[in-house]
Amino acid sequence: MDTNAAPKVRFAPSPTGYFHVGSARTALFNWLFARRNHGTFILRIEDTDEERGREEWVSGILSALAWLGLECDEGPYRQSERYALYADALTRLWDGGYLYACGCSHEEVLERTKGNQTPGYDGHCRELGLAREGRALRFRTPRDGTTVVKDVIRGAVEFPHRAMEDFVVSKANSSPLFVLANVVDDIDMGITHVIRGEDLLPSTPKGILLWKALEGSEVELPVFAHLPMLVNEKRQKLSKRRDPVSLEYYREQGYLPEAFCNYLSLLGWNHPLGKELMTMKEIVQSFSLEDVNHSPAFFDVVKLTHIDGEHIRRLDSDEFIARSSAWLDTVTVPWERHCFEMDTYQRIAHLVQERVATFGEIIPMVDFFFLESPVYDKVAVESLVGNETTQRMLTMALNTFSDCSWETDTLHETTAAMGNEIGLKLSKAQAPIRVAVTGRRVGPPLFESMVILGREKVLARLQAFATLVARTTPE
RNA sequence: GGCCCCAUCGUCUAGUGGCCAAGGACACUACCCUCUCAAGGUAGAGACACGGGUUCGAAUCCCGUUGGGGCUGCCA
Repeated sequence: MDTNAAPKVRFAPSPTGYFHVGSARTALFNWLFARRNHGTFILRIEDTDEERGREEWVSGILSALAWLGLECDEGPYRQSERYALYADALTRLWDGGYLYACGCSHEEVLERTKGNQTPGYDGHCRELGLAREGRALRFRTPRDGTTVVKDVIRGAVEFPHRAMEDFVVSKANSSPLFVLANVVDDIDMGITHVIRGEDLLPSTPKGILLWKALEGSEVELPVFAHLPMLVNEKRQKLSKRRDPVSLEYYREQGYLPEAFCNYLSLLGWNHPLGKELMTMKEIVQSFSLEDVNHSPAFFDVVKLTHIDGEHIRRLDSDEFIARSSAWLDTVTVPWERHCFEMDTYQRIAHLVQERVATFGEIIPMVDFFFLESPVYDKVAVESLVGNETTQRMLTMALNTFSDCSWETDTLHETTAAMGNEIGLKLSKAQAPIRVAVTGRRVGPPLFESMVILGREKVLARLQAFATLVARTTPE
């Protein structure tokens, strides 16, 4: 193939479970490479295993890629619809003498190879000349020699054939297996760069053997790039079963897709100048496979969250309002939907935007605007009961706020004055008022919030809270 | 067990033989700012797995050891 031609890459997931962050990373790197080099990004669903694939997983892949913003140029192709291609390849391989039929059961193979130095199939049927029909087909791996995988990230990796078994390329029911379908499609689609997880590195020499058997030993192979694994805190490959890795989870938590991609791009790759906070455009412009590093990376939610916060703060105000309110509309919120007031949200949004790291953090920060009475934080309330100054502050606030001018500065000054009167700094003086009005010790700036909430509601909440605290205050 | 990959602060990483008494980011600690919380500012603690080579000189090259991981399916 012409290496000067526009590259073609594919993301080839198998629909066997929820879309997870490792897949997202692989998809992203393929997409970045394609965009950077003005190539083609193909989506290919590898669903040759009828027993495991499920339709909902396929739509999960599609919606995950859509959310991430990784639009594909071709596809989705589905291997389950391309069996004719694999059947043809199988026949060519059979006719060329590259395959043989195997009549051994899995149990038989295990039994025979139990004590061997090199487990895996022992070639028992290799010279038996069994008929093809109704049997699994194995590739006749050369006994001698070595297959070299030239990998942009890892250099030349050698696999001695003596350590490779005669692998199965098609099942007894004649359906193709991963290595076969994968290579046949890569050939058919003109894939120039194979970018995938490092867990596929050991199967690559098998693919190369097939590639050469199908296309001739002089064929120009695609460029391989095996990305370092994403691992959990125990440094194990991320697993759908034991790790919280569903992409949907992060979507529901209110992470920004562009922030998620930004973080993912930093796992195994880095900007030549060390820049960390980047737009998709910046990442595309500076991405290079040669800059991908070798070692596994831990998926760190803490740093992801920080990056997300940075992206949120960089959103312009209108976009923050539009996107966050749309998100709030899709998740469970503590207030009744009809109580959400867009104009109130618009007024408070800028104060929230600079305080949250994810959209999910917005909810406890604004809920008191849309609830009849605030959700009182138990610890916050307990810290105030039995405290004489709490009562005094509330009483003074009730009096003062009932007829002072209803502006941020005024509320600020009068609260400070009240505190001053009983020897409290503003930080202490505002505490009971904050809890009374918002239910919490932390939140957006209090006086702005009070102005937006309105005098009437504030006074009602102060009154209610004074009663609550009085009732629970020991005499 | 066999084959393969990997090895710099807790984490993500910069570093491709001298510019490194190892730089940045997240997290952490202290202080500043401050109506709470964030954000921001300043300071701080924190790493080249080990052992041999090669070299005038090694985090950087080679070998070994150790450690971790992946693969080893008629899954992908």
